[in-house]
Amino acid sequence: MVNIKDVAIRAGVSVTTVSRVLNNRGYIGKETRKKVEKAMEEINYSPNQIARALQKSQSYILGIIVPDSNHPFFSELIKHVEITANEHNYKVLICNSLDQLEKETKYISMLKENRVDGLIMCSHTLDVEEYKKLSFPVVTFDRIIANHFPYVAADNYRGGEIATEHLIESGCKKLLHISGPLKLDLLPNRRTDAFRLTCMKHNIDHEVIEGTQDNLTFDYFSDFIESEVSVKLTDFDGVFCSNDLVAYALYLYAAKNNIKVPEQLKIVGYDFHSFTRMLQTPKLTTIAQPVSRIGKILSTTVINMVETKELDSINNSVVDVELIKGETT
Amino acid sequence: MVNIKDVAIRAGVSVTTVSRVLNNRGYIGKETRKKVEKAMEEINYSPNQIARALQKSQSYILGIIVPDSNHPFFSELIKHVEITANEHNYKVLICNSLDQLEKETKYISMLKENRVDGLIMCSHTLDVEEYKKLSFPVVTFDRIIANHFPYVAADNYRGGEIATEHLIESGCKKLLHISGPLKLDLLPNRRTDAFRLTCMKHNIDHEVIEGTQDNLTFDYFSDFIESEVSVKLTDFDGVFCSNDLVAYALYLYAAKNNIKVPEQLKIVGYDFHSFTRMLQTPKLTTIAQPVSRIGKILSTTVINMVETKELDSINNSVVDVELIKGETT
DNA sequence: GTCACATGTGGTAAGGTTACCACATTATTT
DNA sequence: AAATAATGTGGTAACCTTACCACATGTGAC
Repeated sequence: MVNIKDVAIRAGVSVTTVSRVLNNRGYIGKETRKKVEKAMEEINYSPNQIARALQKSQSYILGIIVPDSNHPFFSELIKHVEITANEHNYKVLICNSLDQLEKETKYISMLKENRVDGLIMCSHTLDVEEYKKLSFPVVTFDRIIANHFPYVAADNYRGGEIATEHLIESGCKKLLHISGPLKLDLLPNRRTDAFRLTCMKHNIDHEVIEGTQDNLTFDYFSDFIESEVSVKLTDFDGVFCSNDLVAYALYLYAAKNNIKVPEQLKIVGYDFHSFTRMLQTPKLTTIAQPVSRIGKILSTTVINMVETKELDSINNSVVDVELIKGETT
Repeated sequence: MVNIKDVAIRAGVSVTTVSRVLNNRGYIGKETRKKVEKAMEEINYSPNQIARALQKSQSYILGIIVPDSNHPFFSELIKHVEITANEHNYKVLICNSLDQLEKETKYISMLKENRVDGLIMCSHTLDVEEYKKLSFPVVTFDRIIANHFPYVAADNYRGGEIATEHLIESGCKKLLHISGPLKLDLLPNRRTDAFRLTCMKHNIDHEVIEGTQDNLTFDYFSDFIESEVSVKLTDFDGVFCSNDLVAYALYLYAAKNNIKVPEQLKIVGYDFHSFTRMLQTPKLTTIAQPVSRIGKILSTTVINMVETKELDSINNSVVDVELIKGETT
């Protein structure tokens, strides 16, 4: 592979001069610049970013850890993170933690060894302490790790509130909420808080079933509905689901068992990701998280921290959610 | 950031010795090893892969360029590529070309500058010549670039054949095929070849509508059906679509316009990616491309080329497709 | 004519790691 | 006892780039 020295020799100048042409820094004679550019062209020179990264202690690489890059929400998030990063000349390394603590740990040390400039954390199995040692900025999605780790999230409380109020306004009397796992203190738990409080405020009977584990696949949710939810279902006339896949699985279960939606049972989902947007039967009533905005903000936040060299920041972002009225309420 | 020298000083040995411990190479005394490991632990040392990459001229990074990482097919492909790469200690940089030639070009030079070890090419707007200059192995999905660039593909001809035969066996007399763009010589065009030949073999009237541009979003396909396909639709009783999103859009159009599927119109899709697998109404009849196998093979093929230092290879892989009988035929 | 400053160019250390050679000590073979 | 091999450790160039200092020439001001 040709290097800057080869260019220098060919152009009859020093490596310093070539470097100056490359980086457009300092004074360069017009003729010299031309000679150098011609030489670069002729020998098909391509600057070595690895050497640059070593020299500058900056890789222009971001890591993103997600539970499952094929999940429609994360898939879309990743796309927008990547596009925004690319606009700022950053690259993105994707990591699938598959919700395994061990994998998450391994990925983090891999990213550390590769001296990524920053990390976007969307998988939350690890203990908080693990992040504190990191020497690069970390931005999380939907989780508060500590005061100085900024997070980006859609307004989870408001989402839960809107969803619950919508069910109540639609005439539901006994509400069920199928939540995500509540062990860790994740921001989506606010949806559950909002569900409880809103029900109490309106004096509505309610219950919460906790999703034991976030496997995040449709098949898993389908089984979950069958095994954990179905027995209780007859008691309720409205269900607020933690995500659209659960809502869809629930809808299908209802359809199969002759429970009429929305007449007998109203269903509200959460996410409105690409799967839900494409899905036409039924059009789910759901809470839209503006995933493209979230992705964009995740990228710009972490890049901003990289460029200002601030490891800490309290620049949290909470974006608005929106009720999408479909046919299931 | 601490480096190998700091470890050496702390452990009271030379950097060479530390390097030997790190890489488990050569002779090391038992006591020395312990001292070094203890020192590494104490100062929280993390080897700098950037320096290693520079030294060894190997980055252990693969690039993957796709049209749209949020498309359900590519999203799933990427996941499996990443998981397999990770098993072999490689990392994956994702690039969304958005089917823009300019972006594809820019990504390629970015990957070149970052000295990726190999490239998995799933976006095909560029001219063949562009790839030939690259100094790292390239593996493509669904495209023959040149003899020495290996490709991985599902058996497109067979897929087209199965789909068409299935429609004929189901009693269709006039068949339509909505293809992808046929300009470039891509392997999916074999589906169209198969469609034509199979129809001719069975003496079946048929027609092909070429998808002008691969925007790959559901909304685009929906509009496309409305504007390009709808007028002709009454002439046909069976449609073979180039992908499931088109098939789904077509199904919805038919449903909306009181064309009964499958009684009046039979529809076969292509891909059986995660969207289609989750979709329950309708269960599409489609051709399954084993995307997890494809992803795995893409990764292992390119990694194998990296490790054997062979830039050329004729190790093409064609994997079997399968008819998934749904409710649309 | 001298000084200050702008312009243009070059040499080299440093960034963190490993490959390679060199050397010292101990163990084994003949 | 001498020769050879195995074991253990250290010094340093190289990978490619940029930052930094040094130097040379030209220009305008006083």
